[in-house]
Amino acid sequence: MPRRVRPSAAVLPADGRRQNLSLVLQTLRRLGPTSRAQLAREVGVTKVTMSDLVAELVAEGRVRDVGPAEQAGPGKPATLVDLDRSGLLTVAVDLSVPAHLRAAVVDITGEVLHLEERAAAVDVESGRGVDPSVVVDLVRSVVAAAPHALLGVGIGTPGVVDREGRVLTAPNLGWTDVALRDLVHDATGLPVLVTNDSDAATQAELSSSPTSEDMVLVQVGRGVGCGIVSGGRRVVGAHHAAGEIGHVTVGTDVGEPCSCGRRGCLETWLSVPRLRAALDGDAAQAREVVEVGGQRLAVALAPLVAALDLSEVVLAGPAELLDPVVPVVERTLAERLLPGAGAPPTVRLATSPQDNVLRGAAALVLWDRLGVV
Amino acid sequence: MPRRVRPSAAVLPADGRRQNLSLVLQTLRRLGPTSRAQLAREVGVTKVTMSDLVAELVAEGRVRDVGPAEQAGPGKPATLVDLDRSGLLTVAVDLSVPAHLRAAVVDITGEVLHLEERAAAVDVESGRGVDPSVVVDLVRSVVAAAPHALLGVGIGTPGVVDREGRVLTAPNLGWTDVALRDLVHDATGLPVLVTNDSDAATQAELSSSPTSEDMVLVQVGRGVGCGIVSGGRRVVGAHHAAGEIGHVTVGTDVGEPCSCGRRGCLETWLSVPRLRAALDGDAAQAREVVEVGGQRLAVALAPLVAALDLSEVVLAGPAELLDPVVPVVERTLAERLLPGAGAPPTVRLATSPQDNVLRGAAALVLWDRLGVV
DNA sequence: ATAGTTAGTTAGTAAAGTTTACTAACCGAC
DNA sequence: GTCGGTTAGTAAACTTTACTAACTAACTAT
Repeated sequence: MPRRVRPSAAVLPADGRRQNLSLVLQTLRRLGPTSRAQLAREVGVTKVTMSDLVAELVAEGRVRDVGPAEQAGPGKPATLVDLDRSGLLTVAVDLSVPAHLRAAVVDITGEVLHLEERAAAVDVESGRGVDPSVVVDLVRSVVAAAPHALLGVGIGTPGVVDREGRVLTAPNLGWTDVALRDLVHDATGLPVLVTNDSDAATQAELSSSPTSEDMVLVQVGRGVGCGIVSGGRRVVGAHHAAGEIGHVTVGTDVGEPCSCGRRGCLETWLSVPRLRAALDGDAAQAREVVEVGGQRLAVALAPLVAALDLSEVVLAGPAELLDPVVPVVERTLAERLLPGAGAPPTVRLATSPQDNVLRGAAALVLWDRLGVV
Repeated sequence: MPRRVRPSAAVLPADGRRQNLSLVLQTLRRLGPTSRAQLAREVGVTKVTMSDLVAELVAEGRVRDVGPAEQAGPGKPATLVDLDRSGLLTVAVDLSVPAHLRAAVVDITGEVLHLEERAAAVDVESGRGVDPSVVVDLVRSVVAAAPHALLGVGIGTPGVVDREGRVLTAPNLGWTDVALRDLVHDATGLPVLVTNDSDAATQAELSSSPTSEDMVLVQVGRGVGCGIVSGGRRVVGAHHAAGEIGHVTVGTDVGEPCSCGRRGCLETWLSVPRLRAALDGDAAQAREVVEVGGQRLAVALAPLVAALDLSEVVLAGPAELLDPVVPVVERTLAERLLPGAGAPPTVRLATSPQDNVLRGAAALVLWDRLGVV
């Protein structure tokens, strides 16, 4: 089953070693404190090699001995090793809400150790966007507050981000072509990874429930975006613009006009402002808005779910607004998909929308630097 | 950028070696006859290592010395090596049309060396499907005709195929839960790979134009199926049922009844029988059918193209029928997608629908056995 | 002729993992 | 209490893989 098309680089023994070290960290993350012998069985190397790998990770301060296990059977009791949280810190940044730019020190379990916030505003009349130096200052301040050495900085930002960490367009921040990665790297000296905020949220969901190898996470806010995981990998797309479904026309009737100048875009059917306004009105009208919004979302998702054979649809956003949407999406999807082809997808809310962009940004750094998910 | 979620196996030095051998074969396929020194530069290993890798491939009969190059500069003239076509033969099988079950010996360039065909029929009344032994006999006959040892057998079949090469459901063949891989393996002793025929066609397209790293190939026949390539990888889906878009409801109006019992499925708007029937009628009606079919296809594809940020949409099937559909799909997609987000996808016919299932099935074997695309 | 350049081989080394054989530490049964 | 069986972890020797260094071969340009 083809995994790669473009010829890639040769695999040297040292590359294999790095991969195996990553595998140990991943396995520890999955199992918690574990003995060397158990790790060897899980990863598929001999006990000897595992002792060597663990020794290297201990020397790097990424893993530490946590003492003997209370043995439960015959044989010598194991001495457990575990991830050394203090050696695996990252700084994560969430720029998705300009009025609440946030940055935090996050450990490998996703726990937020230190959080700071800055307010910024986009002046629509003058066309002046958020000053990137506000972000740089915020990051610098949080980096200074970290109790130990950092692995790197992960940033989730609205807009389209290219491979070099430049934010090409981010209307919410008033940014065009901002070389965010280089700016933050120059200020901190740390490795920096910049991603779209929906993608970061998707990564967070993926990290917290790694069984979802084929899913779509729909982020509902002022607009609608999504992140897709297929075969356990985040989809990035030909122009790094995957997930931009807010302005796809939905339905074969004529819809309401959209800010983009066309009609019937997904965002005109479903968005947080629209849901919130409806809930302030009378109950019947609110139900109608939820019904129509959920239906249209499902109409857009159905071809995606069928074509990619997705098993899960996850909605992320304000839980109190999206909760009633879930059953509508579930029902409409079932109506529009062939019952035979695979199980129908489960539809649910994101496990913890709290800080999901922050946690996803941190997870990306862990992946990039350690191969850990 | 996450590439894997599930912990996978450790990478032993021998695994790296295998990968590097594959890389040599891929590079030779890309460049044609090449010197060891040049290969070393392309792959990224030293000349010494490359000489060793090539020697191993020569010993296996996969690569051969083709003599000195006519030198074009200073220095010792190179001795070129190339793929040994006679050592890289596969048997490919196309079961997509029961009346023309086909199998062929295919070399690494995709050239068909020996082709055989059998007719089979599905008796709808009695419910009896195609006897699998017809397929087994066909394969056995073609295997016997191969001039050299074979790498394996690749089979493209309609229906949903699981990881173990069982055809779970294939209405066209009247099959339910046929262990095709094991049947053919037991008859030939060769490694056997079974895939959905749309996926095989997609693989063929991918092999012949490997620049398409993010595309969808829509196969239009009696029904509609598709194969998706995202980030250079074929999408398989949670239940190995990716690409089954024929019975997705398209549009928010009510459509015509479908054989599946519901209304408005994509297949009711677009299919070869429908196009063919329309072309036999008067011109205005034919235009209408092409227009509506293309529009509905684009309506279904738009969310897919936006969400995955696809750069290419490829239509496969009878060229004379699909040619007029291309501009309709292109126009409708452009209308339904935000102009800003990435370039609009190009829409085109498959490069060579001729034998594309056969060539794709062969490519799958090459990939599986050699890591060559 | 001679210097420079490129292809390919031989010899020896470093890294990564394996097998084999060991010690340490525990359980359970007689 | 001691012996057999079992599991954890380590030590030493060996295999595989790819590397560097140094060479020969064969050609071009001056």
